[in-house]
Amino acid sequence: MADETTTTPRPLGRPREERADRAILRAAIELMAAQGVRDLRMDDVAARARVGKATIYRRYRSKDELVTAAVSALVSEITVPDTGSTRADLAALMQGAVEVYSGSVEAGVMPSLVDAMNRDAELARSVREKFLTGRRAALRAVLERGVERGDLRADLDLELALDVLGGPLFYRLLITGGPIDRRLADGVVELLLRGFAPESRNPTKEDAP
Amino acid sequence: MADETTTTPRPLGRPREERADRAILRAAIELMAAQGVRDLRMDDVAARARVGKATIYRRYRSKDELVTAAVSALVSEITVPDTGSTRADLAALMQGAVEVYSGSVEAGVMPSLVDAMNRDAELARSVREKFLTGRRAALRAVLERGVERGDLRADLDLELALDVLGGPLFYRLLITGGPIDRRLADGVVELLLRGFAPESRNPTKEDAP
DNA sequence: CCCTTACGGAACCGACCAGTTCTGAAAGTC
DNA sequence: GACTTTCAGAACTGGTCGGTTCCGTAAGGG
Repeated sequence: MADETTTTPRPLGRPREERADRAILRAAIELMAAQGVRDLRMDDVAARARVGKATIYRRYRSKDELVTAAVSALVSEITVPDTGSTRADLAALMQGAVEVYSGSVEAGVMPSLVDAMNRDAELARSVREKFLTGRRAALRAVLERGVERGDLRADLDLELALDVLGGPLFYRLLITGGPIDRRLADGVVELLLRGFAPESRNPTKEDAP
Repeated sequence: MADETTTTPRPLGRPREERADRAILRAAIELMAAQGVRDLRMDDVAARARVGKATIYRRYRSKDELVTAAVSALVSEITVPDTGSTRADLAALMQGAVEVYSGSVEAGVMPSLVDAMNRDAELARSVREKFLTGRRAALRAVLERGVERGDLRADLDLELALDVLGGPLFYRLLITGGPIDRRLADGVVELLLRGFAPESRNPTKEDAP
């Protein structure tokens, strides 16, 4: 502990300005949201961050590396809600997602990210980790608790349930252009609760062969 | 009518080879599916179609025009099924969608199309028209018939229902990479039928405040 | 004060690619 | 056979952009 070189590998010369660190990432994200990942130009990032291009390349070896770093900087902490009501917990998570993807940054980046993910498996992994894993884990926890509580049927397809919750939102964001609002969030939750409700007492199997 | 120049504006010189027409569109689509819309190179299209670049530019003024034409050539006729069962009709349409988007061409093109749509409103309109409108209209018809039949509640949110049917498929295709198979199609249909079933007789409103 | 590294800015290079133009030949009409 | 338009192929042009390098300067440690 007396020797700080073990914790800090002894930087030499002028230290890097962390102001530049932040400005670069911020500029990259904003430009990505505005013009897409592919049309992101390093010259533009440098100009908007008020930074020389060399300053960027001292931190990131390539444009791809910058893009990955900028995406990774878009972390949002997600906690599992626990209101006692499965409906309220699901609604809270879904409304959080609606807020994120009706905002400008994530909504703007996502379409071009979809394309970029398709030819960069590493980026795809990273994006899924940053944007999906947290919320899906939280939703999964809430769903499992709902099953234990008897609000949901025990044999529900968890993956399907997660995709039904998230799918319509991304569908509207990426394809149809439909509204991403509370009505969507609440409607999907309501549908899921009804559709995956436990067998009441009357199976109503009049549709069988 | 005696003058055929009204119907045919009298072509002069060597007529265009329609073999080239087809080869160009086919090559463009295949390359778009393989490398994405943005990485489509005109030289590659010409090479694969065994055609000179001038032959392409004689037909399409720009790369964008070629892309739009190639996408438009991906038409698939969709008819409204009528088996007498709402479940079977929905399942038929969904399985059709699964077949299309688990195939290679449409699945390969879609991710880069999402990106391209985002900055070319005209292309977006065209893509929605070609890929979405038909199937959504068919689904809407089946859903409305289901309401009339009493299989679905009368006050269901049609747009939401359509997005719940289509959303999970595109979500898996574009984001999660999850399987696009019959299980998905059937699961979504089943969920929708249960979730939008008419109020039976016992509203079970124990969740109200 | 000297060393090293970082800074913003600008100039530069090299690759890539859409789009154009030129070839010599082919395929139609009159 | 004169004329026109097409063909496949190749060469060329011009703009864009990732990445590198060099500048004069600033900011830290010894």
